[in-house]
Amino acid sequence: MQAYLKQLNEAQLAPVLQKEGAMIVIAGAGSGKTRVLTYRIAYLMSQGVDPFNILALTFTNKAAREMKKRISQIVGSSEAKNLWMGTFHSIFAKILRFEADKLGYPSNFTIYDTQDSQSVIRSIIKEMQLDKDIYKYKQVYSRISSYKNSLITVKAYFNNPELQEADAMAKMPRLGDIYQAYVDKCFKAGAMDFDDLLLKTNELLNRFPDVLAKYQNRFRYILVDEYQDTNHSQYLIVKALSDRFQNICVVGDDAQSIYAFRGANINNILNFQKDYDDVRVYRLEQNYRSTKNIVNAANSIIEKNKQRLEKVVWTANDEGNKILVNRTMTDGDEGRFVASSIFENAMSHQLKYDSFAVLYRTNAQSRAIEDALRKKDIPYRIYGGLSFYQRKEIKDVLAYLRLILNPKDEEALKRVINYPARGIGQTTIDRLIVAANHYDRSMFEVMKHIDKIDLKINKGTQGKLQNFVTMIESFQVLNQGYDAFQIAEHVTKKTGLVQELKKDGTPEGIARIENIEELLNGMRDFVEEQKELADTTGSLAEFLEDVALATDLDNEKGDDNRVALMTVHLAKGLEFPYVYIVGMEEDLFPSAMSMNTRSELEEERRLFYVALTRAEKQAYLTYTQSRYRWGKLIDAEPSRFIEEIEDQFLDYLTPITENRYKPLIDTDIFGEVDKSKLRMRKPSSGVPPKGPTESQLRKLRRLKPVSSDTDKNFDLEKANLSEGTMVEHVRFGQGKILKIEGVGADTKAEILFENGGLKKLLLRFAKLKVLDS
DNA sequence: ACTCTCGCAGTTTTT
DNA sequence: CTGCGAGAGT
Repeated sequence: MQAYLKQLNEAQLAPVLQKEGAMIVIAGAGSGKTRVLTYRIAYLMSQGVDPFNILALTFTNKAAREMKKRISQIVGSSEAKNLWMGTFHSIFAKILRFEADKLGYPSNFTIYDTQDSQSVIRSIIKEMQLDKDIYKYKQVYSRISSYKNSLITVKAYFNNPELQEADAMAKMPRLGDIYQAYVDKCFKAGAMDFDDLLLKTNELLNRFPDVLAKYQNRFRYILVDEYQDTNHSQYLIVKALSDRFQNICVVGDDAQSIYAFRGANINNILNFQKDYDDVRVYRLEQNYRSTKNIVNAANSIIEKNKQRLEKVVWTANDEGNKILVNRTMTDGDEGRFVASSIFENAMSHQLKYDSFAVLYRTNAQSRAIEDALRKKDIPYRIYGGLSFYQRKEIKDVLAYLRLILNPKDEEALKRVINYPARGIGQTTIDRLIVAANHYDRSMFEVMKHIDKIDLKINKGTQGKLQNFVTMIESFQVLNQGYDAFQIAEHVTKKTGLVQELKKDGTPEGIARIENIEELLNGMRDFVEEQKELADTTGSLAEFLEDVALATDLDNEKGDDNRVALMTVHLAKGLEFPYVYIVGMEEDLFPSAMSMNTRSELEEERRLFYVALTRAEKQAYLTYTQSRYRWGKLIDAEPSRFIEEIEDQFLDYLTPITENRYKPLIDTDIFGEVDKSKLRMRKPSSGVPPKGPTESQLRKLRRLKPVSSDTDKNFDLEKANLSEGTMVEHVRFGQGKILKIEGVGADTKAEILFENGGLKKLLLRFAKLKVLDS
């Protein structure tokens, strides 16, 4: 038996050794699923499977790269090199380039990122003279995106009255027309958006049986990581490709499905067993990552979700410390708390800064944390947010580079045709667009023949257009013989981009120049790297493909010793000894946008589960009472997720404050009700007040509450409460009733709790369990 | 025809 | 607070 197999436990070994057939591995957080995937591939190869016949689809390119590296160590790099391993998007982009002509696309098609796509939609809405307050381009984009991910083409859309009606109800009756125009524009520009990479792959496999057969034959063994995050489009691709040999292994954790908002369909994993004959189900339930406290706390959260596969995650690790909860006054204080806490932990435990991560729900939250870390001279690195490649100056350079490969790329053209300013104004551009539509040619082609068509563009401007065309064409010639770095260097000089920024002279301008230099350095490294590999050359085309599908995580530099700041989404699959989850507040985490339906809230809860299970040794939850949002100080209340964790796993660093989800009225030392605690949900959220949440109901049931709701009548006899009774409270723990006063709805009890001190509680709100002992 | 300034609207998460 | 789009000035 191969030595590496000894590193697996029994549960992990089983799916590795099953060579053929369909199987699903349900892998709890931290249970070593990457290891299973890696070793399974290595094992397949040791059994004589040609790596050329293996397709492994991962969630990030980084995951693919690391897995590949690990496999290289086991089977040797010359073998591992032939593996097809990468994200859905990058693998199928490669295949689409190869088969592009069948779909009428050039093989050098551009990949539009979200910004490009939204910009196209914005101009369509403008051209169609629709009200931009009703047709919000972001909304339109996300609708179109979700259609594409469900394989609803324009044609299918117009054949489906229900969809049209739904859009009409949303006051967007022209949505289908926008969809049509968008698809046309992308096609004419020789561009595919992210969703097209999957949609067009489906089209390719559906329309051309010989192509399908070819790839079915090639990919005899298919493995899919993070299967819970696949959307319908991806599901169909996997289904089609695996149909012939049915050697399919999917790995995932329904509890970590956090991408429904971009079309991920949790049913893919829930229903996998119905999709193939004879599916073997494996479960990885032992967590190797975290302490007992963290694992059990996470379990206590996720069990509040209804929709899930049965699975019990456990660990043999140490008990560990409790999760620490901290409250502050403002988000600035929160940042300072996190910074000092990291500093203290690093000092007292002799830890490097890369042992720490700060996780948040939204990118905007990073700022306060950054400020605090910087003040304390703690090194950090931000992942995600405005990624490097999305910065204006970088996008400008990339736009020139894109134009070289694909001059039809209208978004790129519009971006740089007059930047740096060369006297080509909006009016001219508008005329070009009209002409391009009229002759059914690209803008660039129209410009090329500007002297032969009468567009009422004056001679001077015509000359400027021709100069621009000549410049791009000269770059294209260059592209025949030089690598990506050399071309980019030439382009930044020749176009005057850098000069323009130098003229600017402001600190921002200088920072931008530095960014462009960083881009060039990056390109040089890229070219060097690619040249070492046999089948790549470091061409411009390769570089742009890499950039278009890169994730921020992919650019991580080696072993630098810094605190990691990122969104919870980005943290999936990673682990850190110390994890700070900040902004644990209602309307933030869970997000205000996600509280409308049960399934949205369940996704937020899974997201929290993901966040918590990143921690190996110690987790912190922090929240603040007020937070800056849109430049204004907004009141905040602690997240319901904090109280959903069973109390035995938590330690409070600050006294507990109550929120509206715990309908409990606190009194001050004089017995007065604190009015601020009675505050209703802010009307601005637009959501009507709700009854108790599901979690509260569960908690209520568990505690056999004396008063099941907040109705007006409180019956002291029925509740079996009297002075001297020992009771247990959800939050405060055990205590003794010292005094009861008032009648009916106003009945109050003064209770001395073991930890929580003396509290005066309104009994019709307080959930008390009578302890018989 | 280009450039600057003002006003407004927007914050969920990403390949 | 930021970034984008629209309007007026040169």
